[in-house]
Amino acid sequence: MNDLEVRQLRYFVAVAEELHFGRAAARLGMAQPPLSRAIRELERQLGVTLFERTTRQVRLTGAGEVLLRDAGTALEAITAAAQRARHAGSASPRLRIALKADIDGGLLPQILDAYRTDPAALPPELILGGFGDQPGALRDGLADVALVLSPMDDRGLDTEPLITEPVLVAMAATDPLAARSRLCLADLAGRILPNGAPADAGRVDAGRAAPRRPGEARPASNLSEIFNLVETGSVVFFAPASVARRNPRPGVAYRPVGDLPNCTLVIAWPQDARSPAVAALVRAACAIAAGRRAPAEPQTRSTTA
Amino acid sequence: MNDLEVRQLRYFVAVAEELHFGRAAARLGMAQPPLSRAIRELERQLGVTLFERTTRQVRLTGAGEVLLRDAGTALEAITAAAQRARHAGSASPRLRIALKADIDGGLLPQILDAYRTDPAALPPELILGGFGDQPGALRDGLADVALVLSPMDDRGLDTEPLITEPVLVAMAATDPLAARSRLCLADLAGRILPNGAPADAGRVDAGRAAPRRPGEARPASNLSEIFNLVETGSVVFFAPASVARRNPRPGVAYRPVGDLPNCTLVIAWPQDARSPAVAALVRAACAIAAGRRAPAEPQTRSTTA
DNA sequence: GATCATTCATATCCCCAGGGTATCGATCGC
DNA sequence: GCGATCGATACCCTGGGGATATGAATGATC
Repeated sequence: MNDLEVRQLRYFVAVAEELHFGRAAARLGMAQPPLSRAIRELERQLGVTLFERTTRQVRLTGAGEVLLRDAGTALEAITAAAQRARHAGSASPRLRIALKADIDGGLLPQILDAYRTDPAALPPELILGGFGDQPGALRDGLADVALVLSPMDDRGLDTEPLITEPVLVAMAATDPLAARSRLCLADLAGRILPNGAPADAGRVDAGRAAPRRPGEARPASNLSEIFNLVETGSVVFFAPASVARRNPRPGVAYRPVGDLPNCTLVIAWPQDARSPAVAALVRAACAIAAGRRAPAEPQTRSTTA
Repeated sequence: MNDLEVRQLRYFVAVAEELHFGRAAARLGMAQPPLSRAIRELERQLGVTLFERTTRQVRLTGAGEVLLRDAGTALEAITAAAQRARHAGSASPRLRIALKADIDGGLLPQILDAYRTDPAALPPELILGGFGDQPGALRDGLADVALVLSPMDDRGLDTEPLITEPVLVAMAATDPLAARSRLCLADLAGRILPNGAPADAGRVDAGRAAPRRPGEARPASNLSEIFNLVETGSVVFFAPASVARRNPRPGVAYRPVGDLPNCTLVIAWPQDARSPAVAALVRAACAIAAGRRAPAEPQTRSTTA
């Protein structure tokens, strides 16, 4: 009946991910016996067995899988509470905007200009994370609002679409496929993306990033690195049309991919955000994007956040 | 840097709500000094002052207000994780459907019939909560899916609309206003709702329920009680048209209210639900509702959850 | 199939975090 | 100015969470 403790959830997540008490204990910086005891106590409190264990192997039960999913979001909520409180108490609160460099479709300067005219605006602070996990940063309270490409993992977030564009594939100009003017996903079988995933998987990687195994090469984390790899033919790369337009490079060819869905640049924020500064930025972004979509008749309808 | 503990958050919430260390300590079943110390330690960990305290009064700082909001959702996430794991591990998992009695517009039997034909269906279990907080039950893991009237507090939930209907006001047949065939909200000034709120506030109570002060009368918790009160002229009551249709009573008059927005019956579930049984019920509900909206051409398009 | 290595569980000890009691000190009402 | 109220400080003490040592069971190897 007594409720769970954060410590118990962290222990559980470690064991559930490692499926090995010894390794999980090492990862937690503690000895194995207290970890075993803690998991047993957790199971007793819940009245549920979370792991099927023999002396040789550990497996998650159904209840364990459920808890693993929910424990993650609960831990995110806790760290987010701490981060947001820290930030709110700091002397100079800012509006922390997370985005990958160069995916803003060139809208960011105008959005910021419009945003700064809003009386509710706080000074903006850009958090540029290369292959960083912007939705995760929102959920963990490290950022207040983000510009990301949809589809993405939007659990706990509210979003507003800004602009939709086709996705092009960037490949070496010398690539045999570059001779063709139009491709489909199957043509890319065998090519790999900068993050090591196969290129023909249909962008299923849009959700949670797979955990990187230690020893693997660090994936390229910015466009310069990526274009270097692309030019050498090592990888191919999916880029929204605006990114392609803003990065013409002699050694790189962009080609449309027939059966790849369009991607949408969205502005996202935590669902329970009540900050007027976030609302101001969302308003500004929607207004600018609407103007971009229909430049003849600039729209001014404000979108409530 | 060490992360927060559930205990600290509970302590903080208690003090933040009571704004009084002594009362908060009593509510937590502990003495006041360790509570003071725990809050100080929390502030030290966050590097932020959460309360402005003099010896005579305690006030929340801005950071404290932020934390109060986020702490609530974090605690909900923790208890939800525990509840869902408990339920998933129980011998006979069921699909727990939360709703207020009689607000289903008469759709529930058909929905359940359709649902039961789905191979992914688990045995349904109805959780009927009178004035209960269905969205809260979803967030706390006490139910898997709910039928509720929108607008409501949908943080962390996904919803799908089922049917939209006008809202009528139920009043005593002897009420002078019952002589008129059409009313507007302002006409109801001075009347009160079964939960004690003023009737002309425009249903702003749709969000989080206000905490009930001890000593106040318990609000009526089911339709029978409510209609009794309505018949005596003690209260008025807002009812969707389908509820009115299914509850004709001699002593009660239903009248349309001009400036009251329609209400929508929605099916809601936790945003990160992955249960096939939830998806099956959502599909069934959407199909039945679509058929109800256009009975001439029964729709079978399945709605993915 | 006997032996060994691996891995989770049990037994036992120990320390400190978190809670209790007593008291102080500051502020407000009268 | 005096007492009452309420948060802060000082100090003690207990129990839970952690470590170490060891047991027990299973799978691999020859």
